[in-house]
Amino acid sequence: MTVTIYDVAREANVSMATVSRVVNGNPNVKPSTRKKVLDVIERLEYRPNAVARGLASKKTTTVGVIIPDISNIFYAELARGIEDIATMYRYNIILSNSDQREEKEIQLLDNMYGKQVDGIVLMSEQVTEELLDKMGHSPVPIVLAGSIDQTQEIPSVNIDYLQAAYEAVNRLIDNGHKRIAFVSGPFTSTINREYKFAGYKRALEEAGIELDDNLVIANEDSYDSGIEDWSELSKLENAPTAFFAGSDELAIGIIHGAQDAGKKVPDDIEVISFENSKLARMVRPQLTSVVLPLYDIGAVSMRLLTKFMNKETVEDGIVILPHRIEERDSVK
Amino acid sequence: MTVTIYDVAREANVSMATVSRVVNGNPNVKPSTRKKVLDVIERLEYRPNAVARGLASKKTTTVGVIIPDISNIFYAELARGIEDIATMYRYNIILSNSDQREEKEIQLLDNMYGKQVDGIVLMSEQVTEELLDKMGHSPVPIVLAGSIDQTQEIPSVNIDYLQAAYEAVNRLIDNGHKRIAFVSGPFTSTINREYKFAGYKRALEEAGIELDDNLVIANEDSYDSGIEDWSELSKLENAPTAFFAGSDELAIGIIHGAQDAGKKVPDDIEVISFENSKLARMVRPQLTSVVLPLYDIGAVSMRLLTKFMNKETVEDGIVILPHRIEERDSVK
DNA sequence: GTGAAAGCGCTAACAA
DNA sequence: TTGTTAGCGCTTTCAC
Repeated sequence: MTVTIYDVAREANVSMATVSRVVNGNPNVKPSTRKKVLDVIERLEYRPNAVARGLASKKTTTVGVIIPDISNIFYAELARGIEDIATMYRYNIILSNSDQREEKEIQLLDNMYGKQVDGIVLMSEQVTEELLDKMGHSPVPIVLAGSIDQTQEIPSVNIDYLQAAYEAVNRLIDNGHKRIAFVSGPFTSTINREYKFAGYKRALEEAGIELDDNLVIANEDSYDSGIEDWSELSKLENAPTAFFAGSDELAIGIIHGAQDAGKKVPDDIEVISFENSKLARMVRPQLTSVVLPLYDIGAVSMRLLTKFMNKETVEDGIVILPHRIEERDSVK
Repeated sequence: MTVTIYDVAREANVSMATVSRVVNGNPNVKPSTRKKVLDVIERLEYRPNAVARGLASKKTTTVGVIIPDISNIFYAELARGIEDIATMYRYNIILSNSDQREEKEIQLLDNMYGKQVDGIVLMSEQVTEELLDKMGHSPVPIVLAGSIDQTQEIPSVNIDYLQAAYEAVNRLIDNGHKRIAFVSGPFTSTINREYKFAGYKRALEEAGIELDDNLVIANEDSYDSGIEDWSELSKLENAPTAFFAGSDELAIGIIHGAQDAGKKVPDDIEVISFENSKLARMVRPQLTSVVLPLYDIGAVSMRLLTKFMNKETVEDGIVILPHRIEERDSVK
């Protein structure tokens, strides 16, 4: 039924080894026999069996990608960066959703080890002890994309979230605000809790503004949550005049909440976001936002992984990409 | 180094065959030996090699997913549905982006055949002759998700786009509009050209409204395009008073274009969308929209594929899911 | 209920 | 430059 390397060898009057050589581009083949083999391959429509190849060579040219949720625009963008570079280096991607559950992450790692992937790109908002341990025993290289392992044991690609948050909040402080809220996604996320929040605190501290716990809300990371958070915050006796939002959805929720209550942005309140997805331009006013280069983070992660898979020596496995603030209209 | 089935067999004093049986849940194993084997498996941390298994059994428990662009929220939602059901049936997904290029789609099909996937879910806005031909010669079952093959040769999962468009436009006609624009994504997409447009035409025709070519624009499917399209349409001497948008981004672009020009929605113009992504609630006014159940389309596609992979007999390979219109505030 | 043995389709020494 | 020959780790008859 299916044509194998053996069929090609027979038809071309050469050995399997020779066919294997031409298929794999090995230069040690006389041009005339190469041509002969190539002709037979075309005639028979021979297509190498990657599974057999994987078993024999112990390399599958596929990498595993563990992602919290591919339907989340944030992660989808990361995934695209990963896939593009994977394709460039001739790898396929096995993609699985973890829903951010440690148990699922670990099970997926095992599953991927079983599938003999050559490497893994993992995204997780919370790299737990147990997950770290599992990764430490991985038979293949792993790179974290847009995810923080505070022990720095696992290679990773990120931006300097703390510094970026610091700059964002300063942008607000520079406009004279004293009552600045931090509306964040859940603090179970290491990045939210240990970096963005820390940047927020540092900025306030340096400006001599006392931290007010009432002004920080770490709820869900969603549009609805942004609306709720605004509602809650606006009821404060000493309500905030500026908002540092942890994501675009949160920022838009805040803006719509405020607008629905008759407030003007940025005249009455100012909002700075942290993400800069395509959503940032799809609101009025458009969002001033920290640019999180998700595609690049994904792409660089995959590139880094190819180096590890090639056993190249990597100078620094912890890479920090540059960030910047895109000025639009939600901040004066 | 790695522990194989042979190691387990030796340690447990049984044959490879027996280990294989317990690993695969074959009932023909005495409970006591099953336990003995299971213990050794645990002690040695044995993990079956899926590649070897695939070679021997000719089944890889992985399915290929060919998608135009995973970073597109539309397709990401579809992909999530696919992946969830795949996981439920113990399949892994190999995900590749085609960027909607026929050449890439065909190359990806070949690549996936080579990887010995057990089945394929394909998404494509335009199922060409050549692609159809390639799929016709597929060694494994293929299902189209949210994609139309007009020859109906390939199983597929969709909604009744024509009817849905028809209903959407009637929603506008019922409000008294005579000048109704159709702002669409590219007409290279079969669904846009042959179904949504046809539904639009039918509704107008039945209402005795003459089709005005100036009122249909099939540009890019993006927010910016929506803004541009509004701008162009609003300059007409006899400008439209209502808009049927092919997607949420387009609808939001139209609304923002109009609002930036001082128009009120839905007082001055009304807009109905076709998608109902999470974006639909993230504008003011929120979008009235045809509900395109993307997640379900993905899920049902994968479920259908599992049936084919199991060689179950399927009554009807062309499945049409129900749709409805979600009423919100962009239409009175 | 269990084992022996023959592949699955290919790569990679090693020889020639 | 080319061929021979072991495997890679597992499933699957077929016997017993």
